[in-house]
Amino acid sequence: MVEEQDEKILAELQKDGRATNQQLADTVGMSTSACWRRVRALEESGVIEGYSALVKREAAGFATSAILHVSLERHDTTFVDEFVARVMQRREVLECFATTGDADYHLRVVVRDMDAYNKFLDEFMFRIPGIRHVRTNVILKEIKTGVALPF
Amino acid sequence: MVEEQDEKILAELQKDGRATNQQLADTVGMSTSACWRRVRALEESGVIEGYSALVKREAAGFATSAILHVSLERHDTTFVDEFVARVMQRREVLECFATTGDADYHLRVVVRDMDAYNKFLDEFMFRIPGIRHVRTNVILKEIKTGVALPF
DNA sequence: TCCATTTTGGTAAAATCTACCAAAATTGAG
DNA sequence: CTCAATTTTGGTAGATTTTACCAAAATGGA
Repeated sequence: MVEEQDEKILAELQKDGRATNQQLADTVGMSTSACWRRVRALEESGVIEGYSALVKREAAGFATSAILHVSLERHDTTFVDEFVARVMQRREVLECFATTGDADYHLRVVVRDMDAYNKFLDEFMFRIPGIRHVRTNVILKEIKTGVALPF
Repeated sequence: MVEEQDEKILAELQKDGRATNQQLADTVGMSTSACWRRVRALEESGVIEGYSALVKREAAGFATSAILHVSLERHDTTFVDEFVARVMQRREVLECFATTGDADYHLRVVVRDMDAYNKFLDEFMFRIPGIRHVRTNVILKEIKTGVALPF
């Protein structure tokens, strides 16, 4: 489905999401029209889900972030669906993964300051029904925050 | 430093990193030239670190991912710097955070399959000097993988 | 208030995007 | 292998967008 030439395109568009079609065509060794059509196909088929500006967190005023380990009391669809639905619409929750291991879920949360984080816990997280346990791991340092798949 | 109008621009460029300057100017209510200059300033000052295409992981052939909890034996700069340097150049490691809590670091790793993950552990992770403990939490489901700061 | 500085909106040339075309490459059946 | 059907390619041109410049408006410090 995704061929080698597509991977080159994807790799390049991950590195520079605003590369012009001509730059792209050059770096992957295609004509502009062929390249443009493949990009379009990747977008329409949903392989490319979108494009985003990557904004420097501290510069934008988000000083605090944490990784939360969350466990649920029970794993009925009712509880799980409710949890997922709530997490999806909270924009402070950048990431959420269901994982093996001690916790059911790993969440990454980004907020402006500790006050906002405390509020997030009290007014959102602790009010989700069926939460058994929440452990906060404050992020001391962001070593790496990548989005590019390792083609 | 980052004003309200800049936040609007950043929010929009996070949602659509390829929005044309005209679209942007419309949605934030500015003239195209003023808008364009602000975007340029945000890029040059480093508030916008770049742009990236967001690629659907499974469609691109990366079936397996995990969150690793890593602890070091000692926390001398020598060991820490070595760990950080190695992690930085491994493209399978999409994210790495130094955190409070039981583990020193949280890593998110993305690979094509379990074989590749096993190889990643054996040939990379377990060979980093000064590693005390590595716990793998396999990602069963990606509930949410966002990059947009919650302006 | 007044002057200096910054930010703004408008404009036009250069660059880019995007939809078309015919030609080339690929595929599959006989 | 051959040939026709289908897909993919490169080239082109009009429409759109980017980008550098200008004078006017807004800002803010003394």
